[in-house]
Amino acid sequence: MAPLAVASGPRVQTRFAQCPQFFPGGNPPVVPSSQMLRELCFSAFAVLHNGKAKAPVFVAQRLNRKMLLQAQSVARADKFYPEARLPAAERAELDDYRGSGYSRGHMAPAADMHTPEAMAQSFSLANMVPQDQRHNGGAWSKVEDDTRKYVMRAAGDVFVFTGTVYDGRSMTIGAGRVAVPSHLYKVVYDATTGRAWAHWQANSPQSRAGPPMSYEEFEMRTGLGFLPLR
DNA sequence: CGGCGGGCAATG
DNA sequence: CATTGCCCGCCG
Repeated sequence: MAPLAVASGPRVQTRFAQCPQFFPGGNPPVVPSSQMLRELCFSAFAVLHNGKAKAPVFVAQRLNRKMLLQAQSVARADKFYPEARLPAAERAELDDYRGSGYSRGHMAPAADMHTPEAMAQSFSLANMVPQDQRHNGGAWSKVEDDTRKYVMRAAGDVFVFTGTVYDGRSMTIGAGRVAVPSHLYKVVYDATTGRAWAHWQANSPQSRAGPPMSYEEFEMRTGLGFLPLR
């Protein structure tokens, strides 16, 4: 079943004044309001972080063919680290994931990173969620790969938003109680053609690759406004 | 089948 | 702490 819709209720306009380049037209999204939201800019992506979940709400990227060609020569870093810019009470620690049975799942994938600095930063736990291991290496990996393949054939910039959905059962891992999302999504927006779609998968070993949903349906389900109204 | 991309854990 | 080897799923 579809998670609880959160399209109604108070909203907040995000800013991302230090890294507008990750958003279409330089305009970051309107999101459902929440406690402990913090904006983090990295060299190749931006994170809206939820300090209660200790995980991202979404991670935004701007990609193109040139960047992904460059990324092919950047070695995977594999050095996970807690995000020091976040207050200790709001951030995940390595020990929260260790032995949890869940993998540290990238939102902005390591394989997208086009510089060594971006690669290293992608291993911040601010870019991670507790993810089912089979989902991460299976159906979700295919979503990431399909998105890279699309970008490689696109004429120009493609904006990608990857994030979390919680169904209210509030599963957590570790002493820090890092929230386990029930679903993950990835919105893809081709700024050249104006087309947009969304992948939507349960964070579970049974997830299988399927056709993406329309961006309109994604907005209705989540209340997240990533794209300019059309 | 090998290679790649998503990870993990044991070893010094 | 870094290095190394390993597992899994998917694709060509």
